[in-house]
Amino acid sequence: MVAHAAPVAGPDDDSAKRRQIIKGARTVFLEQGFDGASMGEIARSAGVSKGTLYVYFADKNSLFCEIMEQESLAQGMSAIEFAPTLDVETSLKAFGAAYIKLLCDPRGTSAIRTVMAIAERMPEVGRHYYERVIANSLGKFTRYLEQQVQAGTLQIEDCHLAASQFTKLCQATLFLPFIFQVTDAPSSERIAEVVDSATQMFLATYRTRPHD
Amino acid sequence: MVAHAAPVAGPDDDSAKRRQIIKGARTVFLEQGFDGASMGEIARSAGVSKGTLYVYFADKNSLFCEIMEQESLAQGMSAIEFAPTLDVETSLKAFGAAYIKLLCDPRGTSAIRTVMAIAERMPEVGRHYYERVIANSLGKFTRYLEQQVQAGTLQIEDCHLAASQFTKLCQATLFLPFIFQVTDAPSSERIAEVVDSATQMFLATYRTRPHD
Amino acid sequence: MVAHAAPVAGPDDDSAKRRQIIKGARTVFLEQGFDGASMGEIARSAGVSKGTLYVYFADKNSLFCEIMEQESLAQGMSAIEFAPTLDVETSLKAFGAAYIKLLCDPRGTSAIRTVMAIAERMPEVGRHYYERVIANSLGKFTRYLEQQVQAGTLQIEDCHLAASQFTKLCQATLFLPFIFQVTDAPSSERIAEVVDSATQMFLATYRTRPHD
Amino acid sequence: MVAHAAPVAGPDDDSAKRRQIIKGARTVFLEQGFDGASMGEIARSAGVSKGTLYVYFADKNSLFCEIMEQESLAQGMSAIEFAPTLDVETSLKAFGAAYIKLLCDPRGTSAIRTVMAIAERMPEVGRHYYERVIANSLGKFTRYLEQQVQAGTLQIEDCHLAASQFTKLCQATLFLPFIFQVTDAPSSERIAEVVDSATQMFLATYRTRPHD
DNA sequence: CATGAATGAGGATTCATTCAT
DNA sequence: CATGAATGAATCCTCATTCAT
Repeated sequence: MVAHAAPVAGPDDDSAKRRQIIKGARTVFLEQGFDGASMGEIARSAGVSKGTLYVYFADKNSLFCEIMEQESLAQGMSAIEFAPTLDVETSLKAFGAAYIKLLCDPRGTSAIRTVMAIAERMPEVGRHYYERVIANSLGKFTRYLEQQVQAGTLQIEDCHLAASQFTKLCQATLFLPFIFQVTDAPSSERIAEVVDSATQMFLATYRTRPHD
Repeated sequence: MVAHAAPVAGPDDDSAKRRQIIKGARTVFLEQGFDGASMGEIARSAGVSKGTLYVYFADKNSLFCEIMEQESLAQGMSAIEFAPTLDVETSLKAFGAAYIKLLCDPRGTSAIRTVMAIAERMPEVGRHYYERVIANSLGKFTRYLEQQVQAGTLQIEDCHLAASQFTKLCQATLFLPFIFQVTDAPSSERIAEVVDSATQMFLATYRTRPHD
Repeated sequence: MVAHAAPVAGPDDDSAKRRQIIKGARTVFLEQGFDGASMGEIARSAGVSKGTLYVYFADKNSLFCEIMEQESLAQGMSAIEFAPTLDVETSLKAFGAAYIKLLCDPRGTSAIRTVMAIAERMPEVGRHYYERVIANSLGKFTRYLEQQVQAGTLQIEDCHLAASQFTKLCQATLFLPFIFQVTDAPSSERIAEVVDSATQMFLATYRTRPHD
Repeated sequence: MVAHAAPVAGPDDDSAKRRQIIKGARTVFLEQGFDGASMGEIARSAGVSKGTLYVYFADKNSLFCEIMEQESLAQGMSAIEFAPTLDVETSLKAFGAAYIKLLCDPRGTSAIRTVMAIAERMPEVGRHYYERVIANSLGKFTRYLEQQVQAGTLQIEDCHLAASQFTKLCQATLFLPFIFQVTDAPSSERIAEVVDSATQMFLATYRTRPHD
């Protein structure tokens, strides 16, 4: 039944057709949301027939989940690294800027919006996304803060809270206007300003005081 | 649209029927999202016939937009008042807690999710919501901060940024897990903790120092 | 909500539209079978839109079951009466002829076929039909035989079996060729011949012998 | 249809592949009916690819017809033999029991239901089945009766009718409840009872009387 | 103005069939 | 010849919208 170590052309997890479908579906889903996207339009966008969609994915839900999974990986979030040799302030600023750049990337934002939208009806999708993307990057940052606490650079009781606070501070005036389509993605300069302010606030609270 | 100069309560902007429809539609839209809500269910929820819906609203979109408009008013956000006589710390804590309570209101998934969901396909709805609800409450808070700056209690360069920072700090670990369905709405205790921490951070940065 | 003792026009159990749909559906279902019939064709045959079908019936299944219910009543089976004053032989012949006429009516036969076809996948439909049509008419005949036994005219141990045997004998060479589309419905003469033979066989076995 | 005078076993009427397909298709068709069976499932059941199905059969209809043709042969009906040396009563009972067993075979809903189901839409299938299976086995039985008439054992005018009557009598209370899914397949004991009764009736009518 | 029956376009999904390999 | 990926027509069903009453 198995043909001479087949050259992988069928509905495998990584065939070209499958990738092609995912690409098309990604476009449509992120543009129109789950309900707004029709399988017909996805098929057209992917350049395959409607039937082919169902050769590779059981149904619309499965296809959507797959996209969102990939999205979470695609999100460079987890790629943000902390150089332990740099001083804290520089590290924070670098992280903050990178973080906001990712968050306000018009490509990724659609995903956030789409996931938020569907989270009520498909809670697993919401949870998955949160855990893979948000909790993951937050965890990395939390561990960095813990190292700094151990090193005596920072004085923090709840590092998870502190990490969360910093990322929130960096969003400040940037994220909501962007996600609600009021403004375009913020410029690097604007990001730098807000992140600087966030860093100051953060350090004003958590930097170890000389004789505290 | 109004026929024969009808003397009775017609499809005016404020007839009882209209309010009744809006109430029913609000429930359904916030519970199910835009696509999940059907005009039939809205009619049932409002206790009117499907046809009547179209007497008062041109189509589903219009009805939805109207709800979202009203949402800005309905949202108690703008109702949050700042008592100028209270000390800053108490005011901040009260505002922060009220703000998070509204944001993480478990009833109807909170309007914010519904709006975010549709913002891609109906950008004006997103914009409107941002401006009416978010910008509005933020503006109020900003003006309060400006008053405090003038009063010498706080030392802030960019009050809009500071206002934004505070609201973000209050969200910290609370909002995202909630909106992504990872946790239930936060308890009052948890809110108090996070808001306390936010207030400390805020004041550590912006409180006027004795000899600064 | 109730309008002045409404003149019954809506999706009631007996509106004209509903009857219209049933009529159209009946035609298509009996002609094409359950799977062969499409809701589109039923709508066309009934002269209504596809959507209207779903105003009156939850789904294809419900519509089909309704038809089959009606079919069982439509079947005059239960209308066959036994005149207790007539002699047994005449009664048997009359009943037998009427029974075969009904069984080999091109209109009713489609129903039998359609029900048999679907009985595997929708056993309730099969059961219902059997009980309403077959068991019902058989029961009536069984009771007639029991009366004759009590009257001393017939000598039967198992009247239900005997009743069944007689109806089967009447079918003899008539029913199967007809239901398998090999021949048209049998003529009255042919029916009379077969029913006569059946009656003779039946009486040869079950008629009370003078000194038995 | 045959390419390049293929030397190997091609789509002949009797290649192993062909038989394999028919076996798989038979299972699925008899289990699910014509419309319920999908070519995909048939391919799976036969252990071949969907494409191969079309190498051996023009389309679903052809495959189905072929199965039904074969069914006539597969059906052991024609295998029922009459031992001329046995006495009539024993022969009738043996034949009757075998006949009912075939008719009420619980495996695969019995072919008869499947054929009846499709007879409206595919009359030739119905006709074929009747002629090959029913008429055939009935013909054999008819000829047996004719032999007995010639031998003086039985006294029958219309042997075809008599044959038909006997098979019908044997069905009595057994067949319809089974085919309409009201009861399971009858037990051997129940079959024996009904067949005994049928035999008695048959002989009461057709056995040669000493001085008639 | 209020109704709700009727509509028909559109959605997700299935499946017989084809065809390049 | 055998395969199974690809197709697209067809299916059931939903729902926003209209309109006669």
